[in-house]
Amino acid sequence: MGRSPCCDENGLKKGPWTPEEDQKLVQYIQKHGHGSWRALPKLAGLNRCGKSCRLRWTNYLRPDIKRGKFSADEEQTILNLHSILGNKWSAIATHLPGRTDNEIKNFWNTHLKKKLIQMGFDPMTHRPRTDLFASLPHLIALANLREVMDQHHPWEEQAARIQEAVQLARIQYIQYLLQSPSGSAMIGSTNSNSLSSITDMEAINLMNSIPSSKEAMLMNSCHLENASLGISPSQPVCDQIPFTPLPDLQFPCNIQPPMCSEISQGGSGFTMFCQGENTPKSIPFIPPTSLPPLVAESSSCGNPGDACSTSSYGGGAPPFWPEFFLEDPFVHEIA
DNA sequence: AAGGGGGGCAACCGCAAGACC
DNA sequence: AGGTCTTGCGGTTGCCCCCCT
Repeated sequence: MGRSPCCDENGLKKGPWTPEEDQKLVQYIQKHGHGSWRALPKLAGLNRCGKSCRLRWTNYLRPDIKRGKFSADEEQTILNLHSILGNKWSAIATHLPGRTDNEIKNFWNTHLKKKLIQMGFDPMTHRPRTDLFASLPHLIALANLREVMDQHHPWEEQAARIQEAVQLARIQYIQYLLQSPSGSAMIGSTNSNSLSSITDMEAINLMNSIPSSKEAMLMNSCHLENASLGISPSQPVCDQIPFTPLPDLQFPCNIQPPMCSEISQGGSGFTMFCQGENTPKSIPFIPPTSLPPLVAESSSCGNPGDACSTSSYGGGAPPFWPEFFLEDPFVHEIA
């Protein structure tokens, strides 16, 4: 396959297009069609390379281009398609009439990607970020290490902050267990050879165990000086922890494993977004009274690469387990 | 009011693959 | 069958505008 020499000719104009150039290009294409892009510039009287003309036409001058802000529907469509197709901008653009791949790519890079990251999602896998490196900023904010270093605070308060960080890591790990294909394979597995046999109900119990821990955490830590964390005193610290996913933005779950793929926490129970369903299922709160001992095969939970099988990307790093996390009794239950 | 920095977007670059000769 | 041409695509760059200090 030979490569196009394209714009290596000297003397051809580059950079922003002038209105006169736009007019020439539009008039020529309206009259003759674009034909061969390589021949077009000369025929249209433009001192540009054909590639530049093609880009200008397809990304800006084409009459059917819809400009302006992306609607919520379009945003949701992009999210859904990106979770399936990855960075196949042209394929995504075919589902959004009037939008160009370039426009969608820019919108993704400048808005959606950041939005996902802020919400604790991996923009490549569309899954909650399970690696603690990715969550580190949150954890640091929670633990507020600067405050830990402050001798004015008693040891108990410092311990409470660390406990918050551990709690968040637990939540994210459980989300990972429930949402990743390897986790889903683990959950509900009836394979007697596998050490990792967490049933659906056990998983739900596990999730339901969090609020009580969270409440305990609230009792432990919410009396701390919220102001020092830069958090409004009217809202509990823990409620401002970015717990994902947020209910106001449904993330693509139709391509995820056939378990309940999205779980959000709210009120007295959990809301689950299941495959092929747009409406959430409410699961009543089950008191975490009889949580069975959980044993997870270490190798099976350390393969989050499988968690992004629907994407063309490699996926996140394996969960990182710091010492304080492993030493926690809760972790020993599942690890 | 002015300057610096960051964000957003248009355009470019280079690779890949199909079409054509 | 192999080389060249053309087009499409994704990643990157650079400019411009706006906001903050």
